Amino acid sequence: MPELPEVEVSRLGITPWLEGVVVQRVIIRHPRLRWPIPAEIHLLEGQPLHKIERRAKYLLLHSTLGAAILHLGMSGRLRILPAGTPAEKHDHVDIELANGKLLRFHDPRRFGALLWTSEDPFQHPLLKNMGPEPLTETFSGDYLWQRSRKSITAIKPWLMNNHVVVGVGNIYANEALFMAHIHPKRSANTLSHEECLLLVKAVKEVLARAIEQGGTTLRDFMRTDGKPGYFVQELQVYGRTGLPCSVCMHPLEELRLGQRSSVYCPVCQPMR
DNA sequence: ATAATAACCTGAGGGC
DNA sequence: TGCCCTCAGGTTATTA
Repeated sequence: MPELPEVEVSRLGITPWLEGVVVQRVIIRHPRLRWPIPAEIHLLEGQPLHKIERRAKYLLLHSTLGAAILHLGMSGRLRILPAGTPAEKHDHVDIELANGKLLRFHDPRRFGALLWTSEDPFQHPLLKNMGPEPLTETFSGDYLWQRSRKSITAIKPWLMNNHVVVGVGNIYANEALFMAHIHPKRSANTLSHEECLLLVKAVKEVLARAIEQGGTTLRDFMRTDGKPGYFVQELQVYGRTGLPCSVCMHPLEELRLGQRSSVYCPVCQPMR
C-alpha cells in the first residue's frame, strides 16, 4: 500500500503523539509478519521515544536502548487510538503509551515488518545499501544520468529499485513517467540528460504534492487519524487504463513490467 | 555482477 | 451462493 508519501504522512501523524512519550507496554498479537517480531522489541517498555524518523519506506522509532524499525509492507496501516480500544482482525501490534494513547499496527497481508536494532539503524542490513532519498539534492538529474548509463532495464522497474532511489513505488513511478513524457518501457540507458532532469523533477514534484494531500487512498491506506489521503484525485494515469489522457485525450494504455501494471499515454509518452 | 521471477499473505472483485 | 482466477500501494530470496 504505502509508498514514500503515505509513510511520511504516517510519520507526521504519529510523531506528535510519540515523541518524548514513554512506552508502557508492547502487545504482540501476531508475531509473524514478514519476519518474526524479535523479543527485544519489549526493550521499548518503560523507555521514552525520543525521535521518530523515516528512511525510505521505513519508520524508525528511536528509544533509549535502541530503535524499532517498522515497515508497512503492502497493506500496513498505523493509527493513534485511545488506550483500551478493542482490537479487531489484523490488528497485530499495539504500542501502549503513557499519554493514554496507543499506536496500533494493522496489516492484513503481513508483508510489513517490525524489527529491533541496538545499533545505528542506518547500518542495519536492510537500510545500509539503499539509494538516496528522492526529496534531497543528492537525487539530481546528473545522478540519475550517471547511474542509468549502463543499465538496459526498463526505466520504470529501474526507477522503483531502492538501490537507485528509495520510496518510488508503482503509483508514483507511473505518475512521474507521465509527467516527464517518458515511456515506461524505455531502456534506462536511452534516456537523454534532459530527460533525466525532467524525470527527477517529476519524481520530486509528485511525491511532495502527494505528501501535501495526505497521500493516496485506494483501499487500505488511511492517515493515522482515520482520514483518507486526497492525492487519488490528482492521479493522471494510475488506475485510469482506457480513460482519456488528461493532456491529449487519447485513451491510456496498460502493460505489465516486472509483474506490475504500468499505465501510460502512448501519445504523450512515445517510445522514442 | 546483473536482471528477471517467485515468493511471502489476505481480501476484493469478476466471470461462470 | 460459490468456486476459481487475477489483481493489489513492497521487497527479499532464488534462479538464470
